[in-house]
Amino acid sequence: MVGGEGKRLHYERANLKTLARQLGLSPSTVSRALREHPGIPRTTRERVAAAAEAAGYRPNARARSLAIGRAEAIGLVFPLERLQLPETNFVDVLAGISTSVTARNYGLLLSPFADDEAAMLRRLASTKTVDGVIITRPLVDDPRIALLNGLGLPFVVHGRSEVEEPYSCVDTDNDNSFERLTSLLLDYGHRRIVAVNGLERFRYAAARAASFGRAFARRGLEPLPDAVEFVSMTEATGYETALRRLADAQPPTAFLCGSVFQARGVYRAIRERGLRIGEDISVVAHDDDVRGCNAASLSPPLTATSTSIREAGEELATMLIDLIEGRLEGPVRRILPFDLVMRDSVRLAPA
Amino acid sequence: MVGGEGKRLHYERANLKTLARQLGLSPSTVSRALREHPGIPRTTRERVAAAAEAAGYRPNARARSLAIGRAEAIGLVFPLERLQLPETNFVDVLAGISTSVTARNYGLLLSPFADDEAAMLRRLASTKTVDGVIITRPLVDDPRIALLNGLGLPFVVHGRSEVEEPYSCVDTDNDNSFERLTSLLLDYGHRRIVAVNGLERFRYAAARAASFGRAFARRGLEPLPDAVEFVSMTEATGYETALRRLADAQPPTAFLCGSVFQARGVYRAIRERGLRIGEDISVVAHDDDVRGCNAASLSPPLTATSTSIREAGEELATMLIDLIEGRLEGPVRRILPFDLVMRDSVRLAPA
DNA sequence: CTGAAAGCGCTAACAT
DNA sequence: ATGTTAGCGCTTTCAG
Repeated sequence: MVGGEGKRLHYERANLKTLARQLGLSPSTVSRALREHPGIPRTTRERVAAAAEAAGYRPNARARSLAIGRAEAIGLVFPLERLQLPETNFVDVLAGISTSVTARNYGLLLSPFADDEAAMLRRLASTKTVDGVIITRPLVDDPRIALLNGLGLPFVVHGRSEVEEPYSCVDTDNDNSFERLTSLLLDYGHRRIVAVNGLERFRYAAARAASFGRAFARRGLEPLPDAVEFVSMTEATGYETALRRLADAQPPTAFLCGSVFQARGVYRAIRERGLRIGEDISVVAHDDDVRGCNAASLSPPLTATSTSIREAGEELATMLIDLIEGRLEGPVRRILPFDLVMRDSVRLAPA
Repeated sequence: MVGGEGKRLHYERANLKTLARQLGLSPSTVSRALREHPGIPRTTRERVAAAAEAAGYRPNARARSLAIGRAEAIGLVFPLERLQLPETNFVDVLAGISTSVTARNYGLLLSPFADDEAAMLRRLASTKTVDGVIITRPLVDDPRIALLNGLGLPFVVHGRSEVEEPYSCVDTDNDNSFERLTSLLLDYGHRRIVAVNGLERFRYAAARAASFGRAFARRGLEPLPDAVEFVSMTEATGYETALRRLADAQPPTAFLCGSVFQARGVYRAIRERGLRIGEDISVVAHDDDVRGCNAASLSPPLTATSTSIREAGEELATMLIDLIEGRLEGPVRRILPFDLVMRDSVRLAPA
């Protein structure tokens, strides 16, 4: 089972010392040649490169990390459940992060936690397994930011928080997108609008609720007293919420949804009540362009503000690595713009 | 922005040397106490533990790795696209792997590759960033297995291959599940059965095609000459395939699908042709119990063999870590059993 | 039971 | 242009 002629044996592992010996050079020269340091003549550099190639040599990452004081890896910290939910934009963010990390030749350490996120962050900081971390879904008042600043572990937040602490982040332009969507519905004459929003403790949901109110206020209008529903980002809650609100004495003429997941549920509820989307009830949403669940694929196609959550992921990793390598001076924040794409789910409000 | 009274400064980073100095002990004693080596009295062990706790000390993982020669991390190697596809069981496998890795206190390095998987494997082996890797979707004749054996990098395969090389793996019992499903349809009198299978180059699809034929052969029956369709695992191909086959001169009376994704498409095609699932055309499938897409959630509920792909993920990581730590002697293979769950998508064939 | 010392494989400051 | 040396922070013989 083991052995046999096909087996290549490694009598001498390719490391810097052996490689240097083969070349009749010192380890440091070889190291410098490989890293293309200035002051190494082309000839030796090429000779070294060829030998390394032939030997299949790559510097041992653990030794290199220890020597340079960096791991050349970043961590993504998240609750394990996010990988288990069918409806989440997490995987799309992850895809974006992966892309950038690969392009920059860094490692990506997945760091899921069962319940104690702070413990995970402390652990990553003290073990120095990674040079920095990405954290997600910030709360209005998020304690992780102060913690990470205190730990001295570089980090980037996907989203924003209202804390005083400095931090770098990448976020969608939530504030303006909800205001824009609300304005659109107001332009179309809608007044009884229900906003199916995310959970209030998350900053993005709080910001969206504020923008929603602002759009009304700008025109001297008042939203319904219970216009904003703070619920989770799923089809099921979109459905339940819409069904409940459609039974109101004065049912809404339009829904504004925080995600396409919710919008799907809202669509289903409207249909089930025998109403037509667009014709009878207008629907708009913010669209993260999640794989397999975007506004264009609904029927009728859903009018929505859209951003690519994948790009947010790419940007997060790029920013963090730039911060780590000192190419960027923190804190820096990047707010990704959105497009408002008109489709068929909005009509003028009934007179 | 920097500075201010809230800022905790680390005048002396907590490392083994400083911790030892504080305790009036040598680094080696502290190290041993922390690792609970025998021959350290309880009293000092507790004293050390308390001091470490207070200082928030954790051994630097890079230094420890270098010293012990292991990274205490594993890698998951996969094509980047798998994170971008809306229909994939990959995320569920990942969730399972994450669970085990976290439980075992290992790190999980995500190692997506753009096109050259062999290069990625070589790189992981030579840089020694991880102690072992998980590879997925093995081909009938998969070159990665010989490569990894040659590189001496421990690995576990999700699935099997037909190569002679030794390797450890975790797999669903594909062979028997397809045979069981085929037998079920034959019991119900179906003879014109179309198998909507995966792509032929993957071993699981080849094995399933063989099992399908075996079920017929066992009864002295012959499948349709073009009974097996080797197509990708998506709703769209399930739909196209079924639509095409339903237009045959002698259309099938039953479909056997490789995944619930495909089954969904088959359902849609049958409906579109004005036929009833179950009543007019029977459908069965293998169900990996992917988040948001399982057999029970279709309507009518789909009769299927089922296994938890998440459990496969857990098993993969556990096995790899056991192999790395020498708790397990490779090669070892674990074939996960399945349940055949009868639901409403199968009826007796028309006489 | 504890300490001193060597070494994991690399990089970088300091020679020359 | 290259070599020598020290050191990253830990574990682990080997001594005592």
